[in-house]
Amino acid sequence: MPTHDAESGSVSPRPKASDELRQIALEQFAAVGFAGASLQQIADEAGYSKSSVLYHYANKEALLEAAIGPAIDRLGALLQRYIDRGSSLEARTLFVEEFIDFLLEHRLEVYTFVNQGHSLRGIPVIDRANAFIVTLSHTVCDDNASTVEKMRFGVALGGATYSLVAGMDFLDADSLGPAEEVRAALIQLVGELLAPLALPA
Amino acid sequence: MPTHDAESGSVSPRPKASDELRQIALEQFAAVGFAGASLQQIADEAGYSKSSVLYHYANKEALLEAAIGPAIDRLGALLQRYIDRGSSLEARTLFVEEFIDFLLEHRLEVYTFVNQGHSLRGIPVIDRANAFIVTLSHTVCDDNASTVEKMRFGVALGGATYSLVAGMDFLDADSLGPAEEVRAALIQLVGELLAPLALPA
DNA sequence: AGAGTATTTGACCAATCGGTCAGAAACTGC
DNA sequence: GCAGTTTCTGACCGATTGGTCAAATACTCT
Repeated sequence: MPTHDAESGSVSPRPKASDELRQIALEQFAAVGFAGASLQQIADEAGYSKSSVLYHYANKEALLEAAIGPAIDRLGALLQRYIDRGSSLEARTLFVEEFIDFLLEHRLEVYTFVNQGHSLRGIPVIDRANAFIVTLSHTVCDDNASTVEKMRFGVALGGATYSLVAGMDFLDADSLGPAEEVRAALIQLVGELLAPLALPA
Repeated sequence: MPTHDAESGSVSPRPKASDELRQIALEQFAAVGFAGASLQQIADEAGYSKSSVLYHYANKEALLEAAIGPAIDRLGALLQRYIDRGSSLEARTLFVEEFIDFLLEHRLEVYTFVNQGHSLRGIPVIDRANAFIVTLSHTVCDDNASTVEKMRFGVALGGATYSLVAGMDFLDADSLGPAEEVRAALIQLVGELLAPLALPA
C-alpha cells in the first residue's frame, strides 16, 4: 500500500507541493541553467500546472531564491564562523572539512550559482552568493599572493563543484565508491591544493 | 583612416560576418548557456539581424557546432597524439602542458561543453566532445583506480576551466598577472593534481 | 552599364516564454 | 451540512523564441 497519507512514516507520504517544486526547480536550474529552465517544464516534471508554480512562488526569481537561498545563507554562516575563528592552520583545515560537507549537502545549489554567478548578476540571492565567494577568496589567500597561489583557490572551488555534479557523467557516475570515500577524497584534494598557501595577514 | 578593406593589414578591416557571429555566439553560449542564448541577442550584439544569423548558419545547433566544433577537433587530435605516444611519465607531463595551452587558446569553447555537456546530449558536436572527455579520463587514469585517484582528473579539468572563465570575476580579473604566469600556474597545479596518479596499464 | 551572385533584411509563422486572473476543487473548522 | 480558507487549474495576455521566405541591397565580373 504505497499511498496512505497521514504521517505514519516510511511509505512515501507525498511531500508538500512547494518543496517538490523547489527541489525540481533546483535540478533544472543546475542542469540547463536559470535562463534555460522553463516554469512549464518544472511544473510538468513535478506533476503540477504552471499556474501552481506561480501560486507557490511569485515569479521565476523567487523560485531561484527559494532553491538556492537557504544554502547561500548556510555558506555565509560557515564563512563567518571561519573568520571569527581567526587564521590559523588548524582553523583552515577544519574549515576545508566543513566546507566539503557543506558542498556535499548542497551540490546543486553551489554548482548553480558558481557556474552562473556571472550571468545572473543583479538577482539578489546571486549577488549575495558572489559576495560570499569574494570574501572567501580574500580570506583563504590575501591580495599580494602570487599568481599560482591565487589560482589555487579557484581551481579548488571549481574543481570540487565540477567533479561533484557535471563530472559524475564520465566518471562512471557512482563507480567511484560510497559517499564517505568521495568526502575523504575531496578533503584530501582540496587540502593538497590549499596547503601551500600562506595564512593571510 | 580606420576603414580600408583590402588586406593591407593592421587597421581593423571588418572581419567576415560569419566569423563575428561565431565568436559572439561562443561568448553568449559560455555566458548564459546554449538554451539561454537567443539568436536575437547574438544578432544584436554583432550588429546584424536575426535573419542574417540564420543565413550564415542553418540553425542554432549549427551555430554551436561552428563555435566549438573546431576546438573539439583539436582536442581529439591532441588526445590521439597522447595515446599514440604511449603511457610514460614524460609523455603525460608533456600532454599536461599541451592541454593547458589548448585550454588557454580555447577557454570559452571548453568551458561551454564542459559545463553543458550533460544537458546538451544529443547534439552531435557535444556527443563528440563528451566521448573525448571519457576517453581522456580513462587514458589518464584507468578503471580500477581508487576513488581519490579517479577524482583527481575531474578536479583538475573542472578546476582549470572554471578558474580560467568563471573564476576570473572574483579573482580580480587580470590582477593575477600576465598570461605567461597564468599558464605556468595552471601547469603546476594540474601537474600537482595528476602527479600521484599511477600510469594506466 | 548590366547580369549574376552573395549578403542582408523585414514581414511573418507557430510555439513557447513568464505572468495575471477568475473560478473550480479540496480541505478546514463548526 | 455549510462557510472560509488554501490549493490548484485553464484561459488568456503581450513578449520572445527558433525558423521560413521573398524581396531588397551590395558586390563582382564582363
